[in-house]
Amino acid sequence: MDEQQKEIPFGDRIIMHVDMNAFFASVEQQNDPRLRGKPVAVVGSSKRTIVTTCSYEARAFGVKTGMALWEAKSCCPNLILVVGKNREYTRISSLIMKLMYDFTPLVETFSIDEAFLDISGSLSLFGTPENIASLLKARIGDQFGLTCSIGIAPNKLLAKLASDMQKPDGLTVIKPAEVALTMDRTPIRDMCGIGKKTEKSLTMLGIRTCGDLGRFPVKLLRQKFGIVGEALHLMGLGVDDSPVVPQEESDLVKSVGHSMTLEKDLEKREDILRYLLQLAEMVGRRMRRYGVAGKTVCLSVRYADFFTNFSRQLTLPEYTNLSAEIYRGAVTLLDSVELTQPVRLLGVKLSNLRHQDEQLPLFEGERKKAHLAKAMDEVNSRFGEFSVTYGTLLTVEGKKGSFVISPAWRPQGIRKVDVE
DNA sequence: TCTGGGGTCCTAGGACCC
DNA sequence: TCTGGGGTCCTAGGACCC
Repeated sequence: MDEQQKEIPFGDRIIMHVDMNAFFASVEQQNDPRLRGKPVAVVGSSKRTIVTTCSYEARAFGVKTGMALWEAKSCCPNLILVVGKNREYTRISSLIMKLMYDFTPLVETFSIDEAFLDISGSLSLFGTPENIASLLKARIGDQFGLTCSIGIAPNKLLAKLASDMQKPDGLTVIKPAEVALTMDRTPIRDMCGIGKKTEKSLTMLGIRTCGDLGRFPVKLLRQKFGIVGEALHLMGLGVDDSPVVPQEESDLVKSVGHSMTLEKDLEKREDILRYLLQLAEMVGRRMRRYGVAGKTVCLSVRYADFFTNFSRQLTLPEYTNLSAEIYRGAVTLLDSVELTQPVRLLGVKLSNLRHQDEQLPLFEGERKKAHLAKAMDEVNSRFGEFSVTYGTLLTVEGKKGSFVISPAWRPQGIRKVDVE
């Protein structure tokens, strides 16, 4: 009897969710022993940045992700601010993901610090799910000095819920027989996919726990939320059939974009154009690195009042990944609106993507442009961001890692770099 | 002294085609 | 006389995630 229970503690599927604890801040503490045991917040480099991640020591003071710096400082005057090192986090992240492949080929990267593993087929090699979790935790701890929280459940939805239940360094298992009780005890907001707004709407229907949600008539949910109502019903029941999709099988990325909150709110068209050019260049470079081209350019704007956001999009006649064409699209969109306030944030995005044709463009002019872009990309990837770029972007104002560009904008537009 | 940046998915209306 | 219906593409906005 005991043996049988051990062998089949779950149904067909056993899914694990791994969530690195305070990932960025923990990496910083690991790399710099002086930060260990101290309240640390990882932040961006610009003046108007926010807390990206903070250490558990900082959380004890009430510091939270998303807080403005002044707010975080007022919670915790001794808070140590560290400017995030994205490359380092990406490097560690991919090494950790690599460890996971030792236990199953079915690893889905959910974000830089989270992954789902389908370990249904791994038990004969490694024993119980709990055993796999312990092994993985031990390896991550030994090799990187980092902790994670792990959830194990019959599906992704519940595995994610479970990993959230004990932090840091937790291990939580939800077996099929425990699902109903867990749903009754779980507030709807804890479920991945139910945010602030949905919580409010559901609360007005008298729904507070996932259990309530599961018992609520689907028909009414469907009336109020459409297709989402269907999904909500299943969430309430703890049902989720979605598979763990490994990287190799995942779809082509759907959009590539960059946005930036400006150091100062801008009003002048020429100032705004300077940033648009830079954003377009950043988007174009990544597109070319991915080997994709896109057709729809989207410009987003946030006004100084912070609450007014809008976007305009434009579908081009041809696919492109050239910065100059992305820029041109963004300028067209900018000129199609009348700005009524100073601008706080600008964003440029390219969507409607497809793999780039390997074949070189047909016309001589197009070929030259493609060659130029490629040469610039090569230099940039060898010597770092913006070593070579369009004329107007050349001057970077001191600060390392900041994207502030020179006020020396030449309205003539894009001056090409001489690569010959 | 105010509140980042990278994405995904869904909706709803309009244009246009058959 | 008073007007179908399905499909696709496009645009703008919103909810949600880390």
